[in-house]
Amino acid sequence: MARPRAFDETVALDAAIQCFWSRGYEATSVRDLSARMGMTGASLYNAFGDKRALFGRALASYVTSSFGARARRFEHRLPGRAAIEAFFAEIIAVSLADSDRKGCLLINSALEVAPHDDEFQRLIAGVLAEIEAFFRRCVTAGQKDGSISTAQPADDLARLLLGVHLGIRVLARARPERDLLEGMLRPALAMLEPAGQFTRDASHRGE
Amino acid sequence: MARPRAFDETVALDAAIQCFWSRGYEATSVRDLSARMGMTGASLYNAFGDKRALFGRALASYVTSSFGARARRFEHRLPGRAAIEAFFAEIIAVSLADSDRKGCLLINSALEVAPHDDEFQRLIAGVLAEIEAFFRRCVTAGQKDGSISTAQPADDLARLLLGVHLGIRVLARARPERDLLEGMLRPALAMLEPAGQFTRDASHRGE
DNA sequence: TGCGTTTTAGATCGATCGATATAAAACCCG
DNA sequence: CGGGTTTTATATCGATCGATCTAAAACGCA
Repeated sequence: MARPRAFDETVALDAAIQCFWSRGYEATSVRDLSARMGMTGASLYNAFGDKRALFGRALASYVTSSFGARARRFEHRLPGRAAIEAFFAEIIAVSLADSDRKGCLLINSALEVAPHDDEFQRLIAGVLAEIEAFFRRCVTAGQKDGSISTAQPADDLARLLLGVHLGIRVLARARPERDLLEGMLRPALAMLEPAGQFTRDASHRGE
Repeated sequence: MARPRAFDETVALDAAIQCFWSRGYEATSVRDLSARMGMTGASLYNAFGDKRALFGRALASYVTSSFGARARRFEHRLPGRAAIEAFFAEIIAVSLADSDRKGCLLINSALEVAPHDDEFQRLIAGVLAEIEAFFRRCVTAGQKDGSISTAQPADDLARLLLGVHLGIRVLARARPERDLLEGMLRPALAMLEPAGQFTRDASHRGE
């Protein structure tokens, strides 16, 4: 009984992600959303509640399919050190390929939404803590298999990696330059090096 | 000749900074601005042009009085290594004292405004380059006086510090926790350490 | 003390905002 | 092949958006 929905919820949610991702929460209007999602405003409100609730669904879906998928793809499939390097290689590649400078929806939201909305603040803080925990598990694994230095506690190295991650994501939106992003990452990776004093040939850096 | 202005332009600009800083560019209305600046909308448009132009003035003023003042205060007054440490100590202190999580207007704007406005993108990219250059000068000075390791090129260390700076500013808006921010900075400072393998007592870290 | 000029104040412009009311359309079930 | 139910489509709600218009007010200068 009842009329069936004329839209695929997953497809519609992906369209909503694109809207919020490229324009931000405030700058995205319900009309933008309904146009891109291929449904009228009434259907949108009926299916997702209000704009804020839809944003919540979109953000959760984004986190699962971006960070979640990335973490699942690398962790346990690669030793800790290699998982970290693969993670960052992908972040830099994605950031440089992001021609319209959308950045990362999670991190954009950490600045635009979190400070004015306690519920989203908690949600976003939780995801950032998950990213930190991902790095920590990788570092701990690497320290155990000898591929990562133990001179710094895993907690701090994980936080440094989180910071560099955020830094890359932010800087890429204003200065999407490969040298810059890689130069930011390079010392952080060098810090993971287990051998005494950074065993790094400084020969292959761009000017 | 002509009626004199009833407002102090500097005071009005500071009020505009407060608006854009706490609510962001889009979410700040011209009515918010005119109320906080103590002048009518007509006076605002007469004196500053439109909302976007006012934002430009506010951002420029903010950069001068925050990063500019901080750099001037520490550089040349402290040896390179100490300038870096003082800079970050202040960034963390400011971030933790920021009870309404406004963060840094420049970095907020790098995410909200820069990607959608080429002119501001160039302006903001330029300021971020200035911050990077500040770190580079400090690192170079520290490498020269022996207080900073030369195992990593100054360019890369400067970029790492820029990344950690951005990371602290972003993370503080969602998770303003001292342990977290200091834990993010600690390995970066350890990396500056000149002596062989990180000469660091791991005794004084939080739980 | 008028004149010219600029800034004030207040009203208001059309456009758009998020959200909703109304009712026609599309389905399952009996 | 009509009920019952949900989703559609359209129109529109009051509020607010950035921006502007019209005058009155406040000055320096003649």
